[in-house]
Amino acid sequence: MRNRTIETLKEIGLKVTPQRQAILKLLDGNRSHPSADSIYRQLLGEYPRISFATVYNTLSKLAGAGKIQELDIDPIKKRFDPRTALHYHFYCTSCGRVFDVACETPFLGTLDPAGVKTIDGHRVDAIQLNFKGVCKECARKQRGS
Amino acid sequence: MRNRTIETLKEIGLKVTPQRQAILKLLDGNRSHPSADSIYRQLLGEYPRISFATVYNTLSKLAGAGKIQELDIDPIKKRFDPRTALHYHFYCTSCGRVFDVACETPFLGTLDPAGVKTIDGHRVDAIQLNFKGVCKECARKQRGS
DNA sequence: TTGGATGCAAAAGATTTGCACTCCC
DNA sequence: GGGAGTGCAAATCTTTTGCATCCAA
Repeated sequence: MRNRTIETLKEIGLKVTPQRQAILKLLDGNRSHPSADSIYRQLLGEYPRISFATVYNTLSKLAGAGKIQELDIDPIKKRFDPRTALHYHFYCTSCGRVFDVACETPFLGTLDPAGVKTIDGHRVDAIQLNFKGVCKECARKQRGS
Repeated sequence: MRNRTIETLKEIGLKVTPQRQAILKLLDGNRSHPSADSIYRQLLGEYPRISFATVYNTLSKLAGAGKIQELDIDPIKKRFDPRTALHYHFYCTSCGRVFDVACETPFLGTLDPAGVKTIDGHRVDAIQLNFKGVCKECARKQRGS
């Protein structure tokens, strides 16, 4: 495998363009759970003419193909996660950051997306377990102030 | 207790207005997980001059006081749920409806918001377990077409 | 009386769409 | 060459805000 981004795009039948490669490269290993806007702004440095539409369109297709995950956790915008393996998220209502939640946490063991096919007769395609609260850094700052 | 809506408003220190009572009355026992817009439109019949701002403001205060739950499950808008007891949700990506998920489902037993205080050192205020997919009715329609 | 609540309208954000031009296959 | 992809701008949709007026306490 020469270039993973090219492989990924070809796998899901998308044309390989510099913009799409840049989006995938930016997402690869990215643990910040960026929004489309944040991805767009980060790419502006390298691609001053890239458009919002391209970013949205690409993210949407990647998510549709299961190559990235679209998170419903931030109440004001979609967040994206390149990590597709089993894990969950914590959203800080103070700073807006999204953190991965360690899967070793006891009660998560019994919850496996791969094992749930239907629930109450409805076909399940995705499961999201979201925790919301105040992250430790924000909590420390608030105590200090 | 004469009127539950009045009690609820007084409990959280809000003035009792006809609009707020109407919002609470509409939510009481409502299992449709309505959006703010849908609540607003339903109230227009009874209160032709009610404003969006009033609906949003009231929903936000009720959610902040823990009297209703704000759901992050519909990717395009917030949904509200008057049911605050332990339960989870299924979102149909085809019709957009949100269904309650029966708590008896095996793997949910070990997951109790009341029992989780922190995770990875972050303070947890709320937990949402969301299932996404295609509901049985939409699945039937799609098979038939 | 008076501070909170309401209605209205405009603003702010996030996301989508239409379309002409571009360039990957 | 043809059709998918891109950039741009406008449109759409949801949510928030400012402010004058109103009304519950």
